[in-house]
Amino acid sequence: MKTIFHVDMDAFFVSVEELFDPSLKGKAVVVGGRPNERGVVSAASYEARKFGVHSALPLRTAYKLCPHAIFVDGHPDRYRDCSQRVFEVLHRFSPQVEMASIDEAYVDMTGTERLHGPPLRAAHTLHEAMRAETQLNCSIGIGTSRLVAKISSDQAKPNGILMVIPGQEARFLAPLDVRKVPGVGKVTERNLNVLGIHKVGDLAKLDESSLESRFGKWGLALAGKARGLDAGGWFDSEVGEDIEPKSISHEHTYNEDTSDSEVLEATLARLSEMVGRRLRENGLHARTLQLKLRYQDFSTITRAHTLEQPTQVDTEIFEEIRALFRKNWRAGRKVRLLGVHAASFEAAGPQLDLLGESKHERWEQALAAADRLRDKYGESAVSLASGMRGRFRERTHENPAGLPGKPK
DNA sequence: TCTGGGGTCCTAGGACCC
DNA sequence: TCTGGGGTCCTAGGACCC
Repeated sequence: MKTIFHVDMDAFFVSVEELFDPSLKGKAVVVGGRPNERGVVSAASYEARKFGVHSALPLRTAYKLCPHAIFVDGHPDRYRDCSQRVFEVLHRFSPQVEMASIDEAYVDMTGTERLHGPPLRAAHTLHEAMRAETQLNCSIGIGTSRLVAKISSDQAKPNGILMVIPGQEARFLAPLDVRKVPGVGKVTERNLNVLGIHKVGDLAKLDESSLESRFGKWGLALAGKARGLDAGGWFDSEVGEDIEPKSISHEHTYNEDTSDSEVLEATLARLSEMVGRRLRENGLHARTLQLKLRYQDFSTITRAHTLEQPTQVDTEIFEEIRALFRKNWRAGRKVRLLGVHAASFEAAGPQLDLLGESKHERWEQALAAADRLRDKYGESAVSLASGMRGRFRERTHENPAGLPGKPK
C-alpha cells in the first residue's frame, strides 16, 4: 500500500508576484498581461476569483468582469526559481519527488513513517516547512494513488490538507462531478452526461466492458479511475522516474494578424532559434520538425517533416520550417499564430563529410559559443535573428549555405 | 467570452514491408 | 487478375493539463 502526497501551490504565480511586490497582497490580481492584450489569464488571486476571473479566461473578458484588478505580466524566471526551491523542500521529505508542472508535485512518502511520523503529521510538518522556507502556501492531498492524492489536494484548497483513508477511495470519489477526474475535460464530460453519468459514483457503477466498448482504451482507464486506481499511461509510472522531454516547441501569437511574408519568416527564424537553443541546452537532437499556422479565423494547420539526420542547429531547423511554411501558407491570408515544434529526439548520427569536419558540426560549435556568450552577458548580447530580413537575404544570396564566414 | 504558450497522450489513415 | 494480415513509421488533428 502506497502513501502518495500531491502538493499543489496555492495561486502560485500570484503568490510569487506578491513576494516581489507585497502591496499586491489581498488585492484582486491578474497575472498574464495587460487587459487590452491578446491572451488569457495565467493566474488570478482569490480576490479576483470572486468576480469570476479564472485562468484561461481571455484578458479582455477578465477586465470586463473585474476592471479594478491589477494586471501584471508573468515572470517565468521567477516562477522557475521558486519552483526549484519548492522541489528542494519536498526532496528533504522523500527522495521520490516528481514535479508534475511548475507548481505541483507528487511525493512518494511510502516507508517514511519512522522519519516523519504518520502521513497527516508528516503533511503538517511539510506544510510548515514550505511556508517557512518559501513563504508560499500549498495544499496537500494524501492518498494511496496519484489520482486520489491529486483529487484530494484539489478538495483541500486553499492552504489545506486532506487525507483519504486507505479503503475509503470509492466513498470519497462517488459524490464528485466526473469533471474532477484528471483527464475528463469538457468534451468527455459532455459525452458522459449524455449517458446520464454525472458523478464519479455513476461511473463506478458501470462495468468495465461497456465503458471500453463506448470509449475504447480510454474507457477502460476511466473505469479504473472511478475506483481510485492509477489506471493507464502516465499515472501508472513510479513517482520520481526520470522523464525526459518528448518535444520542445515555441509559438507566437501576433497582437495584430499579419500577412507580411517578411514579418512571418522573421518570426519563424526567431522561433527556430529558440527551439535550437533549447535543444542544445538539453543535449537533444530532433528528427521531426513541425510548423504550426493559425489563420485569422482561428483555423489551424500543422505540417511536419522528418529529417534523415537529427539536428539541433538553428539554420537547419529554420530551413525546414521555412520550406514547410512556403509550401503551405496560402499567401495573402492573414496569420494569427506561428509555431515551431521539434520532436523524435535521437542521439546525433555521424555527420562527417569528405573533408572531415562537417558544416553541421561547425555550426554546432558556433552556436555553442553564442550560447555561452548569452549565458555570460544576457539574452540580448547575441542574436542571430535580429535584423533577420537583411541577414537571411545575405545568407541566401552571398552565402548559400549560411555558414559562419571564414576570415579573409 | 474573440479565444496564450508549453507540454502529453491518443487515434486514425496511408505508405511500406514481410 | 477484386486481393489477407500484421508491424512500423509518418503525418494530422484533437482532447486535455497547468
